Amino acid sequence: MSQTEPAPKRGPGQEKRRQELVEAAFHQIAERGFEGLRTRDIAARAGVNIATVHYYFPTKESLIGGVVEHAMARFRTTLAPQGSPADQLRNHLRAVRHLLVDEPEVGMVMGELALRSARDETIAAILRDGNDGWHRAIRGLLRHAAKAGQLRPESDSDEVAALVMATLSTMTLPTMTGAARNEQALRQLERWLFNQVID
Amino acid sequence: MSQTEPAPKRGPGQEKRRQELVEAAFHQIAERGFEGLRTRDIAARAGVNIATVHYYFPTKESLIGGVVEHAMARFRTTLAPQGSPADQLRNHLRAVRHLLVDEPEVGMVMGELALRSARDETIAAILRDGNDGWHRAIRGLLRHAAKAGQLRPESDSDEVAALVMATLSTMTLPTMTGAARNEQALRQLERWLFNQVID
Amino acid sequence: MSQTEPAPKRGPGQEKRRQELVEAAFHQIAERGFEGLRTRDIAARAGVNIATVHYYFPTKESLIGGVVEHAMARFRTTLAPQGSPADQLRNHLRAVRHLLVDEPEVGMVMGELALRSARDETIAAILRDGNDGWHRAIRGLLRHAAKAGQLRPESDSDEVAALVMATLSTMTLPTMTGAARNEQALRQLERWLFNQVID
Amino acid sequence: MSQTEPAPKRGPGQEKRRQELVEAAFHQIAERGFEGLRTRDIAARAGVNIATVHYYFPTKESLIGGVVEHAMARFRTTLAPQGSPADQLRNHLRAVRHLLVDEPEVGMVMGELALRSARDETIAAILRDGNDGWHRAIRGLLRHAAKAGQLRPESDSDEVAALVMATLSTMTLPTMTGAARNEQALRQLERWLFNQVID
DNA sequence: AATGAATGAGAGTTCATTCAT
DNA sequence: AATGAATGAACTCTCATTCAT
Repeated sequence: MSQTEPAPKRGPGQEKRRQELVEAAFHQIAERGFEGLRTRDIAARAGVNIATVHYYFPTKESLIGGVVEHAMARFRTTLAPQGSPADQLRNHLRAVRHLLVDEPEVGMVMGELALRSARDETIAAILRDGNDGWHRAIRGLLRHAAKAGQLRPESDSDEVAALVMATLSTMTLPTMTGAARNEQALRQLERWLFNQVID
Repeated sequence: MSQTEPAPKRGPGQEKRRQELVEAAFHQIAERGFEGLRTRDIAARAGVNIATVHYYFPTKESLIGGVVEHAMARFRTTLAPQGSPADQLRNHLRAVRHLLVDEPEVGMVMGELALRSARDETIAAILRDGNDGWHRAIRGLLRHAAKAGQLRPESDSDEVAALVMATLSTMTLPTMTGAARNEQALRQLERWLFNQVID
Repeated sequence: MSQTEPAPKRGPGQEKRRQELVEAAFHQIAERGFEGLRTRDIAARAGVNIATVHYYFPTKESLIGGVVEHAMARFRTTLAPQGSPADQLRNHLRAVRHLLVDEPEVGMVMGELALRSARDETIAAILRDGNDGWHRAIRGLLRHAAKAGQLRPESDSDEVAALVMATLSTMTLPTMTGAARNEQALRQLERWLFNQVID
Repeated sequence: MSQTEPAPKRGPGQEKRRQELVEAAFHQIAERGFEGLRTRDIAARAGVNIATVHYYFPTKESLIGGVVEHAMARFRTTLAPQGSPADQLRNHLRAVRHLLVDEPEVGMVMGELALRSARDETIAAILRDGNDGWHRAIRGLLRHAAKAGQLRPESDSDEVAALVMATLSTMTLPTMTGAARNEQALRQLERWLFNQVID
């Protein structure tokens, strides 16, 4: 993810400046929502003139596209293929919780994207893809773990995976049910999943 | 300008017109989000002039306040004090699911409010209150049901209540994990809650 | 044209303000051309806020549409149905010359419109209509005058009418051939037409 | 960056590239008018970077200056000193018509320049010079032709020349009176000039 | 000789809000 | 109680121009 290979060099300009702008937009969305997203603020945050924003991204919408990719990428880091299936699942839950605690902005932005996807088919398609992949991954882990005797086998893995996703997703909106309660929900989920508290 | 009827309750204006405006705003938020909320559209939807909106609500923000109340009220209908504690809980889950299926706008608006609460302490306070009450209600039902032998007693009712809230909350954002998967999550939640003893 | 009948009240606002804006735009076009036409300048000239311009005309283009109508209307005044055909023709030439001398802005704007019509089919259609009507009118006068023995009969009235239009049109662009020479051209045209100098 | 050839004439840059840019600008003006003239489009049309345009022409205005020269030069080709005065005149009319039919862009640009000259004294001076020379040339031909008995002698050659210029000028704006009618006007002009004795 | 990156100034348009009626 | 007219401020986006390389 951060090697020495030359940047893809898509569009005009250097990839570095592009990335700075995407991150500036990302943070603005986290702080003010799409509702309060202003190109001038993004430019100011990135320390460039507003015209520079349009030099790299012809429209505000195309910049938002960059933010979507960025947010999805942050999330993908939470699924690491190390250890037994049950460990992978445990680690995934932990990784998501840590991600959302360490970088609450990721959660805010994901929430904004989820809301916006109802009006923006481009975002909707990307989220659908991401969620489908996520669901497959969790379900796969559940099945393997059950087969290996690490989990109770009677679970319908499709539905259990859905519940896992639901619980984790709620964490992205800290104020949805209250930040503290999100932790409790996750703990109870783990208890039911593994019949013990993790961490 | 020259009527003889006594003015209605709250300040100027009739309650009916106020309610119409709140509902128009409510639907606009559901359709376009706060991002796309325009007083002109609200006025048009309510069939009045823009200035009329400001006659009843001095600012856009105050109108949003009315929408918050409206949305919360829609939600409170899902907790009915009939039947045994376990039945009440079951009915609550069902009622929330039906509400969100019948009136998806309630879910959309709740999602928008949850997101906005991160930047708006007024909304945050209202949501906190609502969620605290909701949590107490569910926890109370869980405890009573456990005491009455209708549920497994070993559960930490605080955390189970949190998981119930998390699962239901996710349903408000259909595209968060996918509409179909929300149903599955709820089914799995019910299975773990009501059906079997774990371990 | 300026009676006491109520204004047509098309679109928002009163016709008076609309007309003021059209005239402000008209003068700006005459002075700076379409090249230098700025909504802010139009607003300033009309003594209103720039948002007021958009209150009456949703887009700059729609305001330009109003200017086209206005300019065409100014021109139509030069054809008056009084006197013999030859007199009408003579008067028409005189009226056009006077109009372009008294209000050189009409000429400038017509020139701008002619140029713009190459890229704007809406304007092109209006100019085509106007020119067709103009041609028919002049040709009719020529024919009637010839029939009444007031003009040499051998002329191809279609082509003579075209030459009359060409000569008058050039006058709208004072700098096309030079203002003074436009007067000379018109005098020569009259000489050939009527075999004598008019005025 | 490291060539050994001596730098070409005018200041920096080669004349060839300058000419390419002028022609690109010329065509852009013909297609979009001054209203739609963008340095970026000129650069793209010439296949160079925007900054290169400014390397050869410090400002947009200076590039326009080049276009004026170019357009005038195209026009001067229509006066050829071959044949009798009457033939030269006939040929001139024909040449102008052919030029405007074959390269309608010349007409469009001349129209744009004529309009712009009202606001740009530099252009105005150049057009005045050109028109004065044109007028002298035509008047000279008329006088010589009359003296040689090839044309009716009684004409005021100043005014006839002005009418010739007016008629030809109108042809540059095809939509001024309608392309077809421009041809008719020219035909009638020729008829009056060459064919018959009036009175 | 030529360019990619960057920008200041300004373009048309939008919007919540005000006010006289 | 309700509105048409009007506006200040701010929005996204554009453009001629500059400059280091």
